Amino acid sequence: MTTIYDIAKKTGYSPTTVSKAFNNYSDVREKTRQEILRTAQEMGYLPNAHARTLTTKKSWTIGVLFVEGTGAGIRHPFFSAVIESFKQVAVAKGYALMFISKDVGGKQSGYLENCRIRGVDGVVVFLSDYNDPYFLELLESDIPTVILDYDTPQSHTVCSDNRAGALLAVNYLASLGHRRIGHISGGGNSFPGSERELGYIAAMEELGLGVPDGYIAEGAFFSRESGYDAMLKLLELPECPTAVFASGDLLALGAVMAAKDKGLSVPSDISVIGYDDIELAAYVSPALTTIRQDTEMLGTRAAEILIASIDGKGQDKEALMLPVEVVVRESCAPPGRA
Amino acid sequence: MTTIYDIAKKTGYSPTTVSKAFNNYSDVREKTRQEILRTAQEMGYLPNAHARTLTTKKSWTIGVLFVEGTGAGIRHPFFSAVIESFKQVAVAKGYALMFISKDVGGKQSGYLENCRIRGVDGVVVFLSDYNDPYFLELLESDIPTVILDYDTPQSHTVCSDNRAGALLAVNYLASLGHRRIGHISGGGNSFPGSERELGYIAAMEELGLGVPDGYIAEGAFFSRESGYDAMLKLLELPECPTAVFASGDLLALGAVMAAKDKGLSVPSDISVIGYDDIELAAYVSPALTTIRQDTEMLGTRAAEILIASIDGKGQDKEALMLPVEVVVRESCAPPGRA
DNA sequence: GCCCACAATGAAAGCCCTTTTATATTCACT
DNA sequence: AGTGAATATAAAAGGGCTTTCATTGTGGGC
Repeated sequence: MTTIYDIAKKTGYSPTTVSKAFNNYSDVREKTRQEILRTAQEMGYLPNAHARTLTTKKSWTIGVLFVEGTGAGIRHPFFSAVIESFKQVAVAKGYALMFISKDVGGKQSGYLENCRIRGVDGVVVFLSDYNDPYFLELLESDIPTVILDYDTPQSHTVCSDNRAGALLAVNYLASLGHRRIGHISGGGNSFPGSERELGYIAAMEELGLGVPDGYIAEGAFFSRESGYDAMLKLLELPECPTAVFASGDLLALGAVMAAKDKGLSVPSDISVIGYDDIELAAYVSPALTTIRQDTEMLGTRAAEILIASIDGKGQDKEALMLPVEVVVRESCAPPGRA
Repeated sequence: MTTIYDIAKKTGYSPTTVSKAFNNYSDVREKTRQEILRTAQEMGYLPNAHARTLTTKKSWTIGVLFVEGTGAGIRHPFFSAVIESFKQVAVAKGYALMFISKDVGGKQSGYLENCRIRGVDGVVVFLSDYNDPYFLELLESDIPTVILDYDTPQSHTVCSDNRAGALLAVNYLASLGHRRIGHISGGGNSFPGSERELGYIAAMEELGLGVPDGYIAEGAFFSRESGYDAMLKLLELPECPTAVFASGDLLALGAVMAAKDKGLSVPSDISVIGYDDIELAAYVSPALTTIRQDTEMLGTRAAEILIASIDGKGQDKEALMLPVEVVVRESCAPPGRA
């Protein structure tokens, strides 16, 4: 392994000058720099990131904190898409991505501890449970963070506009002529889930439709199974909806299945709109009309915000909200003549 | 930031003893160790991974090399599932995962260079193009690697048994009564793709069916579009197949679509079997019969092999091949009476 | 000819930790 | 009391890099 000392010895300059040559200090002569750089090249020199980090206190590493309650882990489609675009920006700016876990060296310890030990410069957070005490510990710390799909003044946040998305969905259904619009919520305490539910309620009020009893059916964990069950409940209502806005695509898929099993056809008997535009959505039959989030932009902007924060620019916590759009496919139609 | 020196000062012991206390050296008295550990706790001491790495030359970091030709990046469903189980094993053994890219500090440099600079202990590799000169450079190096879905004596490898999978697929179709079985290949130069094709040919020979002219249709990049086109070609054959084994699920989905567009029904007119069992497979209609790889085992075993290699255990390159299974759903049936 | 500013280089200390080697202490046993 | 092990602790030398501060040399201005 070649070090700056080896280069110093070979060129006759001091280690100091070699180091400065690499770091573009203005006080090393251009001719000297060239000579050092050439020698380094010849000797196959590569800097040692750990040594550099030790002195500079900057690791050029961003931690990725991702935990999904259901245990699906990294497979979550939304996460994958966002982190990929995040990565591209980060890499372009010189950062590497490292997964942060609760354990380090095989023993439980917590995210913050792990971040400190590894010396990450910042963390991008993706959680389903934002009440996790280990996460809160990180949030309280001075480590720069950007959180996706959540809202808190304690950190930079990036999320898509869930309320607006719900509004869009309901208004789209209304524009097709629906008046009896039900909602399948994501269940529990997820931030996007409750925002979408709030958006649904607001939209219904705005349209003067109100929210009839039982029109909000709870689905758990955004799963297909719970969507199925929720739809069944909606269909049992005396005045059952002619259209349903599901808080997630998997929920919607479950709902479509339930409708089919009840002998109803989608969309001619009942319309279903989902949320997220997962890859599946385009392939199922009927292809799912849904709300699309701009996952690429989400990742890109999150990276930019986090890196700016690491660089110490902008003291205020930024709360970015990105617009969403309706993707019209086949699962919605005007209400039947029933 | 507390260091071992701070602890040394507070307890009155030397930094040496403090370090030894943490590293379970046998030559520090139990009582002393306890005192040091307690003080460390009180002072909120956390070790500095970079300093440790600098002296020990071990970073407890595993590089993740993942590039997909199509630009889908991390979204590839197969990758996500495998890496998640890989990560669990790695974390349990004390390693963190870090993405390796060609660029470092914003400038192009190559994977090997990046690995050296970051000092990763080993690398898990996932590529679509194994001819990438930057990858080859890494392969030639002395850094321990484990490669997924590929076969080379230069590295440990883990893949599922693609030939056996193809055999399984063809035999399953044959068991339903099919004799005219076509194949849609993955196209080009992917390792799993050509293995599956070889497996298909072997299976057909073994069954005494041979491979009629035009029965292998090339689909590019395992994409749905190319599967569609390939199916069209198969259907134009004078003696067209009654069943098709597609080298990937997306190809199969495209094939099903093409059949439908040609007025054929799947599976009553023509059967289609896919490969991979992507999440989609269960949701489309008809639900896709396919070959499933044990992605969890793939990741787990890859991690175990890589870590053993890092630990210097076992000199020989291991080439692990995992069994696959048929997942029967709805897209295959006995041939029609035609 | 002298002083000053400036350009170019280097010495040395420091970042935090591990490990080898040396020293000090204890104890068992003659 | 004296020797030889153990046992317990510490000193010191790295590991590779950055950065502050000092040093040397050069030319311009008076």
